[in-house]
Order: sequence, then C-alpha cells, then structure tokens
Amino acid sequence: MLFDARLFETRFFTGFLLRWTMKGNERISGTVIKRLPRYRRYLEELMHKKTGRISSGELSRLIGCTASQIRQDFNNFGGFGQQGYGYNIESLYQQINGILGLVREYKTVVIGAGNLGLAVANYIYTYEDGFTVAGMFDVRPEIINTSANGVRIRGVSEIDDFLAEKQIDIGIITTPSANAQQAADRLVKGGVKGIWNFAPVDLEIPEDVAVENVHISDSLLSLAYYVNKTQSQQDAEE
Amino acid sequence: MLFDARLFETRFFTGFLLRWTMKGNERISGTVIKRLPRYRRYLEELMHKKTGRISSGELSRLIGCTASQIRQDFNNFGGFGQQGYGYNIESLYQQINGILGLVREYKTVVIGAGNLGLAVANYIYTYEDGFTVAGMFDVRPEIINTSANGVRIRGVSEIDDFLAEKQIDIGIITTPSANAQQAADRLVKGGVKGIWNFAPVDLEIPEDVAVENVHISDSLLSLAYYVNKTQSQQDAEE
DNA sequence: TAGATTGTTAATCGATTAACAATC
DNA sequence: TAGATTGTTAATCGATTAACAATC
Repeated sequence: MLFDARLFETRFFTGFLLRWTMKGNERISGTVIKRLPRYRRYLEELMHKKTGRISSGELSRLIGCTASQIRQDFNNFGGFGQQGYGYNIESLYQQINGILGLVREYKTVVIGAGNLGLAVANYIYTYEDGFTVAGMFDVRPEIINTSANGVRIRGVSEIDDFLAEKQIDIGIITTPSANAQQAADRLVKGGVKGIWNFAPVDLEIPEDVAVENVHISDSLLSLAYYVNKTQSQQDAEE
Repeated sequence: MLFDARLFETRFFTGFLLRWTMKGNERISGTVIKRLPRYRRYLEELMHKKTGRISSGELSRLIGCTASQIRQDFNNFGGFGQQGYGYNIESLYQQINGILGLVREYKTVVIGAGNLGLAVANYIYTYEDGFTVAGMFDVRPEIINTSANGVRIRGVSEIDDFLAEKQIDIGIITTPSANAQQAADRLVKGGVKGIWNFAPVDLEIPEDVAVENVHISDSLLSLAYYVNKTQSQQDAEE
C-alpha cells in the first residue's frame, strides 16, 4: 500500500518542512479540493479557541458533514491523524495549507477597476495573507492613475508590458462580460498560471492554466429557485 | 408514468401561462438546479444569434457537457423538446425562467455598504432584471444617508423597522465575518425567504429560509491549489 | 415514409457513508 | 491493558453517461 505512494515535501518560509504523501499518480478529485478551504476555516477558528487535538467526530459535528468524509478526505493525502487520539489541530491546519499551496506568495493583477474589482482587491489586501495585488487595470481614462490600497490603476494598454516584467501568478477578471475573454487571452499570453473570473461567462483557456469561476449571477438565480419554491409552498398552504 | 406527475403553472407578467410538470413529490437535486442558470446564459446568447430550434447535441457542444445530461436535466421537469426536432430556443429559455422563479420581482436589502456591498448592489441594478435593491445598511456614520444607485444607505438600527414595513424577499450579507450571523438573524426575524451570503462564514439559518453562499476566499484557495500544482510540475520537469 | 432527435431506461462511474480491524 | 479513534475496505447512494425505442 505504502509502496505506491509518492512523498511530497513543502518547505515553509519559516523553514518548517511539511511532508505528505499522495497515492500513485491519482488525481485528487475536485470535490475534495473544494472542501479543504472549508476545513481550513474551521481549523483556524479552532486554533483561537483551543489547542491540541480534535477528532473527526467532533470536527464533523462542527462543520456539518460525516466523520467518514473527513477521514476519507484527509487520507487522500496520506492521513494526518493518530489512532486513538485524533488530529492535532495546528498541524492539521498546516497540512492543509501545504496541500493548498499556501506556503508562498501569489502575485495577482486585477483587470477591471470598477466596484467589483476594487472590492476584490480590497478583499485580498485585507484578508488574504499570501496574495498580493501587484497591479490594477481599467479602460476608463478618468480613473487611470488613481490608486486603491496603494496600487496604481493603469490603462489596459500597459498590461502586456506589465506582465512581461513582473512574474504574475494569477489574473483576476472583473470586467464586463464583453471584455472578459479578451482580458483572459492577454493574461494567458502574459504567462499567468491561474485565472479568477468574476465575469458571468465561461472562458476559453488553455489546459495548463487553472480557472476558477465566481459566477455570482448563477448563484443568485439558484437562490431565486429556492425562495420561489418556499413561497409557492406557503401560498399553497393558505 | 404521467399519472404521478404534478402539473405546475406559472403566470407571467405578460399573461403568458407556463406549464410544466414535476414527477410525484421528488425533490430536484441541487446539482441540476445549479446547472439551470448556466443553460439559461447560453440560451440567452443563442436568442440573439438565431431563432428556432437547437438540439441537445448542439447545445452540449456549446456548453461543454453531454447531450444526455441536458436531456436528463430537462426531463426532471417533464421534458421541453420534441422528438426529431429538438428544443425551441425561446420557449426553452422561458421554461427555465419559469422553473427558476424568474417571473416576478424579488426585493432585496444589502447589509454592509462597503466595496463589496456596493459592487453587489450595482451588479443587481445593472444586470439583474427581476431583482431590486430596496435598501442598504451600514454601521459607519460617515456613509449613512449617502446613496448608491439612488438607494439611500441607512444605519443598521433601522433594519428591523424597514423589514417590517416592506416585504423583502432576499437579504444580502456583505458585512465582515464577525457581523454576518447577527445580520442573518435580523434578516430572518424580518421575514426574508432567502439569504445571499458573501461573508466567509457558514451561517445558522432556519430550514425554511434558503441560503446561497458566495465564499470567494474558498474559491481563491482552491485556485491556489491548482496554480501551485502546475507550477510545481513545471519546476519538476526542469 | 425516412431521418432526426427526444424521452427514458439501463449501465457505469464516482462520491458518500458505514463498518471494522489496526493501533495508538 | 482497555478505550478511543484512526485508516481503510466494503456497501450504498446518487449522478452521469450510454443506448435505444418512441415519435415527431
């Protein structure tokens, strides 16, 4: 069993060496990855409240999932617990950081400095430790050269040079839908490895660039479905 | 088969009567509902380009899923197509609108008038036809009584009275995490039927109120995972 | 009628949950 | 050692895909 497991090592800024294994060349399913940030959120909170251990049972009750799922998820990465004891809260938190890659800086640029762009940039600036906004870009002459959180807003014509010069990891798209694909193309050409897309369109992106969509309008419409359903139900009961 | 199907009817503003069926009392799975807004987006685009019909095959190639899935999804609601022909683009679009409940107005309030709150309010104002922002609330005295898109920003102390007076369907939370649960409690007490939550926390909400979370930080962290992975791979290949 | 494409059933795949032996 | 809780295998559940008969 252990023989076809590959060992991974991640060196933290602090020098701390994190080791974890991944079986064979298995891809970890996206549904598992999507749950990790959630686990991380709860663990971070737990670290402020108590130290030491937590069992999959306790954690599952907090989060609202099954203990089985938690153990199953962590075992994709080799298992972080100890029988009869549970999981060490802080080390579990660090393990998740290691898996998610939160052991280095990610440089981002934001394309589109409207309300949404500013909100996202501000969000990163305020909450996300390992991420920095290196540049913001917009088409509107009246806001070019103003700045937000100390980041100057540049004209979109400067994007290519900017990307060529700095090593940007992630491009954030907060433009109107009509300009999103074009923005994506330039970001890809400029060498970003990930795109965080807030425009309500599906982008065409090469295989080796990761895309994460935040389709807030889709989210609102599915909310409408449930709101409408409960209200129709109530109407029917009257 | 058809005997255990319930007929649903939705009367549009225009007087148009939409009819669709749902088998027995089956709950439609959340994964299906989540896909409807996406189908809708593509259909809306199609309506601008061509009229008449589209087959599940064509649509699947556009969207990037299987034709089987599309047919399977629509058949949860009774089937909207015609053998040998396909689906009528416009009527399919209307059917989806009907299912999602986009046949009436939804009144919303936004709690938190920071960058994010303004962005969301502006988004609704600009893009979402059936949704209106009736009020915005914040704690910071310096912005109270200013306005955004013609909506006055009120102090949070006014929330309860405001909700009691107007019939608000959806509460939108864009406060910092620390205040999100409190905001949710007041919204629930005020009778909203849905909560659209942008704070990076999981809210405790009664069963009969729908919640849709937009956990953008979770989304960013899972993007980091994939970015880190491709970059580690490239490093390994060098 | 022949061709096309749905609606629907059956087969497959993957994800979740349950169970329990291993072990701290 | 006894009790607790993991790691892991097996069973279940649900979602996706394939296949094809029904039918426009």
